[in-house]
Amino acid sequence: MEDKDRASSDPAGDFVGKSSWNLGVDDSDGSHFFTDDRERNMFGDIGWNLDPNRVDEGLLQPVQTSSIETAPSSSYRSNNQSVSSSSSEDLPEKSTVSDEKPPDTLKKKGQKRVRQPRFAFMTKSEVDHLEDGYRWRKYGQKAVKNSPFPRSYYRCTNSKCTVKKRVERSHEDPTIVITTYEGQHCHHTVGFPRGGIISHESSFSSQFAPTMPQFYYPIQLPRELNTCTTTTTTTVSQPCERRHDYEAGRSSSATMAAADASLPALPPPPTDEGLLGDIVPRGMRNRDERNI
DNA sequence: CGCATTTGACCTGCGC
DNA sequence: GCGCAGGTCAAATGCG
Repeated sequence: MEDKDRASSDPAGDFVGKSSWNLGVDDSDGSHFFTDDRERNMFGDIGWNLDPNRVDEGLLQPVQTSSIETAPSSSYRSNNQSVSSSSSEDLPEKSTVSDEKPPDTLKKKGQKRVRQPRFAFMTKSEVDHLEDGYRWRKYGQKAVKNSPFPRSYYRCTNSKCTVKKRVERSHEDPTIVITTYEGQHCHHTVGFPRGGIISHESSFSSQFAPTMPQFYYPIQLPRELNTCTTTTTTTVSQPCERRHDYEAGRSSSATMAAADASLPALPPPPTDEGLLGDIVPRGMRNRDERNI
């Protein structure tokens, strides 16, 4: 649809293989990358706590926007991972048949579909569906042009929650999973039957951000990196939800760690920091923690 | 039995 | 207007 990816060029592909890291936004839907503080603050507005300083340090690196503005579909660009999002509030709505549909999906015929902000994450994982603290129901799968890997569509199982996510693999690096979230959760994460509960109201997780089980970020940012395996990453493992796909998700953590076997073992995260501690670098959390 | 997944069909938007 | 591709629906199926 709208994002048709405008692209036909599979965003996943563009995501990987570029020369710089980024915290990007899927411009294909009318959004953009974070190129200045204002834009970075957008993440803060939705619960992310991205400190520009940290960006400068290389944790997250903005992408040059010039090409993005003209190449929407390639807005997903980064070598290994990127956090991208798109705000596409002005996009059309689809016609609908059900009044229970979320506002961003289908509406009455003739009405335009309004797209919600989208945020994409690149993760290195062998499983497509990564555990993120929420429960998802798969509602579709589609083959994507220019990619041998299908794209899966998930919806939050919470009936009142309109959040959706797309999961696809990068065709350039099959080990990379691109997860695109659309919308904001109107509830907190579900508990993890096998390992605790993620429900605290940190700004990170309570607003939109998934708790991103396997989100990994570069500690050092070699600009020339073209593959994930050369990147220093922090892998995060966490308990899974109850279904088999989550089981797979759990195993992927180990896989991911294995992929980075050359890296020094990471110390176990402090238990009192919960999942957030696993996922968000301290530098990124600080501001948020202070504000809590 | 309830819930999640699969999968083909359908709908919509966009480019030509 | 037509075709293509992405996105969604919904019936069928599977699993715990």
